[in-house]
Amino acid sequence: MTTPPDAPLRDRHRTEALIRAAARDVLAEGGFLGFGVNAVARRAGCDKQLIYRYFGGLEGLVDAIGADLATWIEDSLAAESGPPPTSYALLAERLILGFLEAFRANRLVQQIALWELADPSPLVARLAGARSTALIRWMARTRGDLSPPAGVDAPALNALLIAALQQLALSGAATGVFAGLDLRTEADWSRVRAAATTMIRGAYGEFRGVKP
Amino acid sequence: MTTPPDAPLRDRHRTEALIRAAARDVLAEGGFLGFGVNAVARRAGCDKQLIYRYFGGLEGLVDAIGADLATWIEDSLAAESGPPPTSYALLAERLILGFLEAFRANRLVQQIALWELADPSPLVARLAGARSTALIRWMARTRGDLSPPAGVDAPALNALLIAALQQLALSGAATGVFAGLDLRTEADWSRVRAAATTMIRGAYGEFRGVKP
DNA sequence: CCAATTAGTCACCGGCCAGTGACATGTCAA
DNA sequence: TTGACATGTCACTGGCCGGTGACTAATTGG
Repeated sequence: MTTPPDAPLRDRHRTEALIRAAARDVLAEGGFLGFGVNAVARRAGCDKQLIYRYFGGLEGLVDAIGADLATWIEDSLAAESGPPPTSYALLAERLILGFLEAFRANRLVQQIALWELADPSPLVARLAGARSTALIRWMARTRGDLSPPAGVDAPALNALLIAALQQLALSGAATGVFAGLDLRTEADWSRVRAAATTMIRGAYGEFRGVKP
Repeated sequence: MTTPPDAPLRDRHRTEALIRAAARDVLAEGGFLGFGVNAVARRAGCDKQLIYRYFGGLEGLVDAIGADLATWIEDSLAAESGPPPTSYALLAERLILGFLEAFRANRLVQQIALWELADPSPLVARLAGARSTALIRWMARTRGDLSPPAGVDAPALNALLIAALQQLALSGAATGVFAGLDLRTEADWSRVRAAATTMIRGAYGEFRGVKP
């Protein structure tokens, strides 16, 4: 035999890709706790020195994840189709429920959001920025020339709904429970979707003024 | 002089109280990252050995915080008064906006919620349980004999709103920004409150069915 | 064939952490 | 007074971390 099965690769491109993939996996599976040079190197099966040589340390590695993230999200959400919505309420409904599914399915993005909440350092701020812009670009792409009804604060309403679903997804992944809902069951997720739909239609279906 | 100003107390009750207060402060100010035996002992100005002797280590200390937390929240929210609400919509409005103010003002509870999200270990699960039951008890206390309109899933709607406000409070404290909202300004918080009010009235003001 | 460069590994440093055993000192009762 | 106990402090271990210098080994260009 000429090459033992676990011989070093001696291929910088492949090794860099291995390290990036390992970093993504460690972060997605173990969270930002437990994310570090040692853990990534162990996962990638190489020496941590390579992380310093090829990425300049944790900082560069995190930036590399951020760079990958944009394309990753684009690909993951590309297959969004169907008949174009005919009203702003339907558009918001599709976007917000689509966000829920995408966010629930992507453990890595969840961990980045969590990291951002728990440790708002400039390092993770850039990573979170990549996540944010990727999602915003995706939402903007599905938008036609529909505009929200006059008199309602659509950005605030949408932010509220996105915040709610993000929080529920994070709680569901962490403890499975939030305010009496059992987010380990798909039944309660259906209740969540129905409640979100109720609110979207209630807010955008017609004008509802708020009297102080 | 007979007693130097920083002499040891030799008073177990006071020392325990000092340690508990230090633990609360460290957790509230520094987050669960940086929370540990060494940090608490430094903050309390005593040796960490006392934490092991009096509380049995981090676990017992966390339990002590949880025990304090219930009474702390009860006191902090006791002064909730005003005319009794005349409809479920108004009741929900008061409870949910009251939750927002209470949660925004209490850094310790925020950090516990965050800890629960990022590190769902059995230890912090008990602490989070104390937080959860305290808040639920508070919400139940303000309730009269009002019941939600028929045909709406009030628990899901309320959970959605609480989740939204909790997420916004956490994001506001961490980065100050969420989905285009600048949560460092009270102006945008007013928009958030208005949006929540819009949704509450839209959902509870009259029946709105969700057609599949 | 040989030297320079590149890919990869190893051993080590200092720092912070949780946890523990031994010690000093104050208090109180017999 | 003296001995037992409670209070508090110190010094240490072992482990994991991020980070770095020195090393080996394969490839490549001349």
